[in-house]
Amino acid sequence: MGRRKVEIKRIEDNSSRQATFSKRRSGLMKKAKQLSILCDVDVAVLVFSSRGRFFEFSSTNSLTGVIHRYTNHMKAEDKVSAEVDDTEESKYASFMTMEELLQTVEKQLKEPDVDDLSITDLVHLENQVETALTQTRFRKTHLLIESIKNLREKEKLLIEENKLLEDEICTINNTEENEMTMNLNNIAPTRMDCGQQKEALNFL
Amino acid sequence: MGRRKVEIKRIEDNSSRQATFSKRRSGLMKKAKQLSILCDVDVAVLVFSSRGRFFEFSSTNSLTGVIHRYTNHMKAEDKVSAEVDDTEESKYASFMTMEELLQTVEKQLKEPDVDDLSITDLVHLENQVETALTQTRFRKTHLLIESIKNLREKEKLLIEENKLLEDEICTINNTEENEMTMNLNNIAPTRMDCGQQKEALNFL
DNA sequence: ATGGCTATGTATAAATA
DNA sequence: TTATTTATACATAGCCA
Repeated sequence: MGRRKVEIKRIEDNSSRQATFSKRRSGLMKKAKQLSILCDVDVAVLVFSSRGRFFEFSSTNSLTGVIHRYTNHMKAEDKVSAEVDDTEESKYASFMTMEELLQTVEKQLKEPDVDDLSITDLVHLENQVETALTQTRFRKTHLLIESIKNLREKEKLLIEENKLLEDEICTINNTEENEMTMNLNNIAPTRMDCGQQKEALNFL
Repeated sequence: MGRRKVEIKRIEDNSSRQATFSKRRSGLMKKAKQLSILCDVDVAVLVFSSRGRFFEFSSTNSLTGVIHRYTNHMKAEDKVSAEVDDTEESKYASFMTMEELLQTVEKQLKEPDVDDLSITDLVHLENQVETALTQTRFRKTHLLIESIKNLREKEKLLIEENKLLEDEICTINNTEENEMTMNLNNIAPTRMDCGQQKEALNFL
């Protein structure tokens, strides 16, 4: 598209590669923008130069939004293949996909005719397994954090309960001392007084 | 670029919009591929049609890889602005190894003479990063589980403490009833008896 | 690195099959 | 729908500031 035709292969001359990069990059972005406007679709273009510089076009405001749509799209596609036998009502339903995945992996590893496994298939399988792994990790962390929340709640209730009981004992002791001048100290010889008790619970 | 000039705005006629979409989309993909080959850079193009169909081009095998690079790029940029006041000696010390790894990764990506990165080097780097990730996950899980253990321990202590306090109250009440035939029921009118109290704590 | 400047190769709008 | 054709608009290679 210029003074002469260029073969599509890596431009070895450093500066003209850089010049071409600059021009064609902006051309690509322009085309992407036109496509998104003319056809009313969302388009994103990501370019990473060899020196780590990054260029982007996105028809929506945030590229992360586009990327979320991408990941959701992939998830949805994965689900389609798992939807066939997904009639179980139990809490393990979400792990059926993983079960299937593991079976697939095992089968592929044990299959004698390994040659008919295309690289594309394996990349796809890898992505599926990775997604399942991520979901499992997420679930694990969620359960652990929920457990901690529950325990903290219990702790709070127990501490309140404890305080009430202590107060009650104090009340009883005071009432006894004030209303009937009797020596009842040996009834509960192992108990500390209320102040000491509070201090002893501070480490919790 | 055709029989006549087109204004860049949404094509209202449905079928010609569809036709244009098909043609320009493939054109965009072609340009992206040419750019990636001619200039030796990574390019990704994502297109979402209005009816939810999805089209992509990626110069690398996996688009997810490109997206990971994107998110890492963003993260790295975020860190640069946050690195200013990061003179703390504290709890972040254990992440230095990981920090170093990330720097290595970034440096390798930004290095102008990319050609001297052998596949072996990259495999090694991948393994290092993966190890760091595994260690981080392990540490996270460990801390969460330790936290749960501590909370369980506290819970146990609190329950014992509670039981002791209840027993004491029972003892006081019994002693009062047995040793001095006085009616002291109205001293602690809100308390349940010991059996009921135990039941009330069962849900913990 | 950009920003013109042509000459020329490509992409593509419209029509047609 | 999708493919082919053809005329035209656009993008851009090589060159110069």
